[in-house]
Amino acid sequence: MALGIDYELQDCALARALEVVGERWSLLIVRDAFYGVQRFNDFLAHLGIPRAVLTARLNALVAAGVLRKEPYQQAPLRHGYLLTGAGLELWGPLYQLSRWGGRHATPGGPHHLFAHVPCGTDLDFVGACPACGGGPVPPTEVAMRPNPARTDDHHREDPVSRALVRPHLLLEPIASAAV
Amino acid sequence: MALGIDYELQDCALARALEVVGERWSLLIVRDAFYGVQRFNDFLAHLGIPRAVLTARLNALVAAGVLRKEPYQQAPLRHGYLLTGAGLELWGPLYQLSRWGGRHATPGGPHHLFAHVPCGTDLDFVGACPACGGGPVPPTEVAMRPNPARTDDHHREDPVSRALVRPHLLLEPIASAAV
DNA sequence: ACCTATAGGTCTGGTGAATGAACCTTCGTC
DNA sequence: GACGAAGGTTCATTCACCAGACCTATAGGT
Repeated sequence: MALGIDYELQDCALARALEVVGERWSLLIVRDAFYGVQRFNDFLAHLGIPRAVLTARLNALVAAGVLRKEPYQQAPLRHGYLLTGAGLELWGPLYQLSRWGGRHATPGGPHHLFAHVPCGTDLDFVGACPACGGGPVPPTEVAMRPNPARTDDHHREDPVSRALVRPHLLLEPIASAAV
Repeated sequence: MALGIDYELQDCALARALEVVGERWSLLIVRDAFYGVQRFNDFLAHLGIPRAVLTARLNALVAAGVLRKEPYQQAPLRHGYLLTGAGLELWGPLYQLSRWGGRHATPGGPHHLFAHVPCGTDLDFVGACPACGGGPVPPTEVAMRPNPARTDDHHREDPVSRALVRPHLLLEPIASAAV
């Protein structure tokens, strides 16, 4: 976040986390990465973020160890941005914050629902599966789908948004990124 | 967060949540509220935030329904800022993000530890009590204390930081706010 | 050889927000 | 009546964000 001159005096892990993912757009980029977005132009189209800002945020997230660059073709060299182990561990906070936003800041409720893939049960508010018990399920076992109660939504028309209208496994590359 | 011209096109509860608590300082203010900070000058001293920004953030959080103003004296009228129901529900995302920061962004590990008051057990990484089982414990049942492994810390010298050095119930007003 | 498209950027000028410091107001106390 | 505390407001400066133009490398079509 670079709160002024860093945060060296804030004895708090939260401030440290916010330095990494607290800047404008950063957490939305991470969210898109969970949704399967990998390519520069796909982030660009889906978020509507200025190119220079996207460049800066992706580089910062790579430097912080949240994302890594993975080549998907040579000549010309192109790479996608994938979540690292540390990035994958952001699923919990990200999901909970999203649920909070759905309850308290989104008139009409959430736009997407999330289910546990092995059993098909919707996740509870901490990201655990009520049917399977135990703790929160990892993002690799989560599928997202549009909330049927929100069919009135004014959808974006970029390719990424269209790909996300269909039920979809988290972390599975979206259609426009498939070779 | 006011990402440019709002976020009307982001079909995402996360973006909505970030409009409320995603601006610089907002989540740190909410964190301090969980720590028991209530007064304008205490937030100011503990965070080192510019006064004008603190004014703007507190007003925005009140308008968003995360905080509410509660008079604590008349003549002259003075009020503290307390968490609302919606604000209290931010404990989950806030705790998890903090834990993530402690694991991945804080060299030396976290500065504070959090325990379940009735049984004294430290919370796990989702904020649940391993001893009592069940889901995450509410913040009213959580006590914070400094991490003994971080005695080398360069502590801040404001009254709030000094009050937080002692073990402390969440939401309990800090010493400087006591009448 | 030339034109066009795609992917992933960089560069630039304008604008709005964050910053630190000074100032203000109301009240109580000495 | 001077002083201090609490909770702000005002101001000039700096900085980050923004939209949009521009750049580079390659591939495909004609």
